[in-house]
Amino acid sequence: MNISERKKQILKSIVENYIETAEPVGSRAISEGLGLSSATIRNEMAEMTSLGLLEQPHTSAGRIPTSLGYRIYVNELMRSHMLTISETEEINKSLKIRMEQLDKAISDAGRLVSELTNYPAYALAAVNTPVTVRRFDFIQVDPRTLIVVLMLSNSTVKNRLMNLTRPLDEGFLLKLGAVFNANFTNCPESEMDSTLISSVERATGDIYGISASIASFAIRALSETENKKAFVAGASHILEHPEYRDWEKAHRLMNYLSESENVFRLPVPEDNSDVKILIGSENVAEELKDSSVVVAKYELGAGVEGLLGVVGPTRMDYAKVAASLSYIAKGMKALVDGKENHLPVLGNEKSADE
Amino acid sequence: MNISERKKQILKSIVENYIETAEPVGSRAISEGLGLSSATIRNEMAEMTSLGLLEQPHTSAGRIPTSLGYRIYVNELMRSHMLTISETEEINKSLKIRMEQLDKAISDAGRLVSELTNYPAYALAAVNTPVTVRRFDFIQVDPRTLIVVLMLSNSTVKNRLMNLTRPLDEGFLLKLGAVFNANFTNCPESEMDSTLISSVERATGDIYGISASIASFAIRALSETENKKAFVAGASHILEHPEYRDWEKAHRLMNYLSESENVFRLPVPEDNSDVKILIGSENVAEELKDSSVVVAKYELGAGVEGLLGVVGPTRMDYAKVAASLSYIAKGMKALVDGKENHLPVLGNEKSADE
DNA sequence: CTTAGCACTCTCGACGTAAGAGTGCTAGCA
DNA sequence: TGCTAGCACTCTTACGTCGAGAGTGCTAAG
Repeated sequence: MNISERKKQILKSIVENYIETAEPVGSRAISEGLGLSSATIRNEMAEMTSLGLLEQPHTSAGRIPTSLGYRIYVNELMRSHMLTISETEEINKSLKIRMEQLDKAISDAGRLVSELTNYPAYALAAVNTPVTVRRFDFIQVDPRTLIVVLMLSNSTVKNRLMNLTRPLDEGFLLKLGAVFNANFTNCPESEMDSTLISSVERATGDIYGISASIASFAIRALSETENKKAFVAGASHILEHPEYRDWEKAHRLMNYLSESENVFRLPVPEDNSDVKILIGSENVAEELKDSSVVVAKYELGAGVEGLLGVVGPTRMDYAKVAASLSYIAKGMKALVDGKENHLPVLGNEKSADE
Repeated sequence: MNISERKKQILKSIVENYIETAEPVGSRAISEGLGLSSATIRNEMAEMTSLGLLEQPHTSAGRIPTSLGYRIYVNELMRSHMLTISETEEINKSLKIRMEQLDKAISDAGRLVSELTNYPAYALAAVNTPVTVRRFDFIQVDPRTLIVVLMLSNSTVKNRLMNLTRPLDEGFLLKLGAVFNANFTNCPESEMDSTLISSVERATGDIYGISASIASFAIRALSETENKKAFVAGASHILEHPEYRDWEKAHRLMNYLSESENVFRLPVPEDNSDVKILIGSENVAEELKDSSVVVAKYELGAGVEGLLGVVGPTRMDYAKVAASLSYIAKGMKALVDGKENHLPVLGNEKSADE
């Protein structure tokens, strides 16, 4: 979109004023800041309205940005936000999560984002390489109790306690280990079918009826690991924003976010970009047409990558939200690399301002 | 509270009518149902208002029950609700959860309750016996990688992958196992202090610097297991109820529920009772003074017990909510006992009606 | 003790009005 | 030609009035 520099400055003032006050902004409100008379600004506003960058709730109200208006602001005018020292300190402190429990780490990251931005946040993780069992181990606790330990190809370990109906013979345990390690390791979930299982059952001469349980445990462990996980935090924050004071709007959005299938369908940043921003009508889901989504990608090594996002009104503090998300997403990566004391510091590298 | 049988019937009609319509109920509305003229009912209503069982939003409106009015309804008048066949089937189906992951089972139960009742639900679990490590095992994956497997006294198993800076000597692993099993088993978290750890470090002659990691892993595993867990599901349901159409009320309650410390402080049923109901002002927390809480206790064996509760407006369908909670709480117990096809069927055992 | 009747009170929605905000347009000025 | 002061116009919002409707409390009669 090619518009004059002056129009851009006016648009910028309108967007920032509107983000702050949540009220349609009139020509007078920004005339001083720009050193132009309100009449001049009115003329420009009228043109921008017909260009589709601004709209009026009604004839005698000020202007508010359209999705397109926000889009231009985000692409060309937004000055990248600088997190305060105390904010980065808070993030750094919170990020020192115990990473053993992947789920918890991810949901905590979501919570952190939500608290920081005061918008509902979501976090999701997916494993993008097929996972296999790398190794089976069996620990005999007592004659009728067995612990099955699986080491998976992504370096996670799963275990399960199993009870037997009759005392276990030691030789059987060795055979069980040999057969499972020979047949099931490096075998993706999809190939673990019933014929494989029954052939293993024969090979071990299983009189305890336990091979099938072990196999199904392995299958479940793999599918659990490969399954996507979604967490939503701070959904109630949307009630703080005037655009959701209407309970039906709030309810619709909260309902949408409480279904994890919907969360999985939220947008994904392009590979080359840091943060993706979808504004209002740019969203495909009907329920999000008057909300915006800001999302960042993070990696956790071991083939795990995921998204960290924020949902809020189109009148969102995009600069701050994008900065926070980007910082936290990078921080998660750094955490895994063990450099938790060297978190990146976001600067003005993306400034489009003078 | 000693009031005439007729007053009770009137109170019952008022409560049930109000639960259904959410509008103050006038004398005319219930006169036919009881075979009394509206004037008579008005007289009774006036007395019950001065007794504190009813109140009027304003002079010319109908009556609504006070907390005390609901209390009498719940204690003496409520007819225990019969779940429909399809409801019990839905519950039974949903309850066949994979119980391996305690957390998931509990949060799923909360979700189920919320879906069934259309109120926000919470689920929490606590281990009420001290947990210890019953057994340490070490699996060597490769010279520099080790899996530590802990079997805890409550029959859960925890594991952790550890990387070493130098290749592992086999004899060391055996010694490690011997020392840990001798010193740390049956030892509650509180006694695993630094002096014990350093004495173990000496005993193993640990040149890998790994004893401390194992010990701290064990400590964390115990504290994680003993820690209470809280889940809240379906918080957005409150927006469906007219008493929370005011966004500030809704926000206050949702905020309250999003803090897990608050959830832990919610009421606990007495030992002899099935379900505990706290109505409006009976709640201690300021944020719940105009809401009600219904809570049931469940047990999961292995010393795990927890609460399953519902939060909603005082105008709540107590009968149905109590029935659902009680059914599900019993169902969870039955599940663990392996009787998943013999879930209890709730009847009218608590009817106080004719 | 119950109930029909009635006057009274209070809420709620409709309506009209005035104030205020912001616009678009016109005309004058650099 | 571009900027701006001024003004008439439009639309929202708040406010007050008014009448309808709902429900009550009281009284008096059965």
